[in-house]
Amino acid sequence: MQVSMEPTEPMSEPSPGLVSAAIQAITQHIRAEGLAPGDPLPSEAAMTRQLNVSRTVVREAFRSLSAMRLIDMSAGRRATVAKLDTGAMSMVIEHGITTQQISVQQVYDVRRTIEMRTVALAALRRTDQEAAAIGRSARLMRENFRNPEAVMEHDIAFHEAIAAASHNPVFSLIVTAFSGVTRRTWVIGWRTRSSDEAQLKMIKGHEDIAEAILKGDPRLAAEHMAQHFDKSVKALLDAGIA
Amino acid sequence: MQVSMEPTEPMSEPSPGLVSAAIQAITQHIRAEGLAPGDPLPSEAAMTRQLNVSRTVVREAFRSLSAMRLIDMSAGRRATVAKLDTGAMSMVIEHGITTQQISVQQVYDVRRTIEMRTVALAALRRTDQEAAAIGRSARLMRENFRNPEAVMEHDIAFHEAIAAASHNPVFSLIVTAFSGVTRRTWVIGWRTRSSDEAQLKMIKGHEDIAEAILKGDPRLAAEHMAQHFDKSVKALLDAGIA
DNA sequence: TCCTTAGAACCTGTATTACAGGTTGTTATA
DNA sequence: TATAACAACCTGTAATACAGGTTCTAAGGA
Repeated sequence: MQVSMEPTEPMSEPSPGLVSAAIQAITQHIRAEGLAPGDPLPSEAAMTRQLNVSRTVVREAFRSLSAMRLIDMSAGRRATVAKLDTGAMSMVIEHGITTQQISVQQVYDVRRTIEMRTVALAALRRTDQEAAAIGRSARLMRENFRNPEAVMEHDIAFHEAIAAASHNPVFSLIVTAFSGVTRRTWVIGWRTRSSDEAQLKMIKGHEDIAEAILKGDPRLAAEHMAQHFDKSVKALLDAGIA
Repeated sequence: MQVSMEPTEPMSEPSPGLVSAAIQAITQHIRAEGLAPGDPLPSEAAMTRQLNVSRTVVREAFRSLSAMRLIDMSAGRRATVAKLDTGAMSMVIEHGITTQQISVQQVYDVRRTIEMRTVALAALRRTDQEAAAIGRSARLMRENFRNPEAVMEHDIAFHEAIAAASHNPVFSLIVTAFSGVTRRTWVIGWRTRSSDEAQLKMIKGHEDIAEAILKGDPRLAAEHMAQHFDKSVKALLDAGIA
């Protein structure tokens, strides 16, 4: 099957390597066929024949796309086009953090920038259901106030819910991608708020945001969000996080 | 070598599949060893022994990380930890666009939000060298004014240079990730500016931004950037881009 | 002694074969 | 007609083989 030592396609070696070429062929197929999430892709065997490479190469290509969550794979079934997912972005951000190419503070600056916008959009566009979900997360933060782990998860859900209410999936994608970083640093900020009073004040900040969204006041919502982030960054800096 | 049908590690099968486990083991290794960009990773053979799986599995794991640009691979050499790269993010965004899960307009809204910040930061933090690079891109747009392709590339370089001058690599990462989308839609916006006058006006907008950055005026810079995006979005809408 | 060079050792890239197990559609039987 | 068994196809993982690139070392020559 690997007779051809002469390139059957003399043009356009896209990047060194058959696997890269296969990845490109697959994404190209999705584009050309106009596939939507859930639609099935060709089988590995079919791709093997079409590209005239070994199954190994095709598998590594499929697996790579699966790792980026561009496609879904499962045993016995064809691979399918995946719904938008934050998996790859999260990994890139985490990689940047763990290799110290980006700092936590830089992430918070980006979050502040983006979430000042998502909160304003949410105030303008949120459905009643979305406003309720945002309020519920804030309420659950207060109710679980003695359980930091729970507060954190509701905090993260709060911000993701706001991003969802912005009705722009790109914002959701980015905000959700940062959640992993938040999980690793959140506790630090919580601990610097040593008194019950300081911690409840932080929760109150979330309730203010939720209320502004409910009222549909984008300017007020953005203001509260900005204050929230300023305090969070200050807490991280106080704890010595660069 | 594959004797174990009983799980040697009874706990924490992270997700169904040996490959996912291998990916996690590699990223875990990077974290645990505190590896920096350029540092070498274990060879495939070493990983094969350590995880007690076949080389196939290890290879697919390495390849997946390579596809996300978290590691660099090349024949004969060990894989190394990669510098922060926009590859994976670009692919996610492009996937969202081609499968119509996100719209071009939504991307522009995100870009506007982010770049109003990067331009303000650039005005505050830019080095003289960075200010010069930004100005140069604007100038090259005007000089190549009859060659749309060239204008586009300098336009993209302009925005990436501003992001770089913000001195926050996360902003750079995101802005650069959007460049692919820009390349696919830029011409549409250019065409709606049918007259020379309208096209030169758009270039003038870039020069205004560059000047504000040079002067170190973040408010003015952000204002010009906002106007630029408002006009660009209007141009896309006039052309019927949802 | 120092530089050059040939080669060994190790590494990745790709192909091939094999088999286990999941999924799906079809057919035969109750 | 409904159900159950089966065949065909698919992916998951393993093992092996070989080609070609990289690196280090040691032998040989200046």
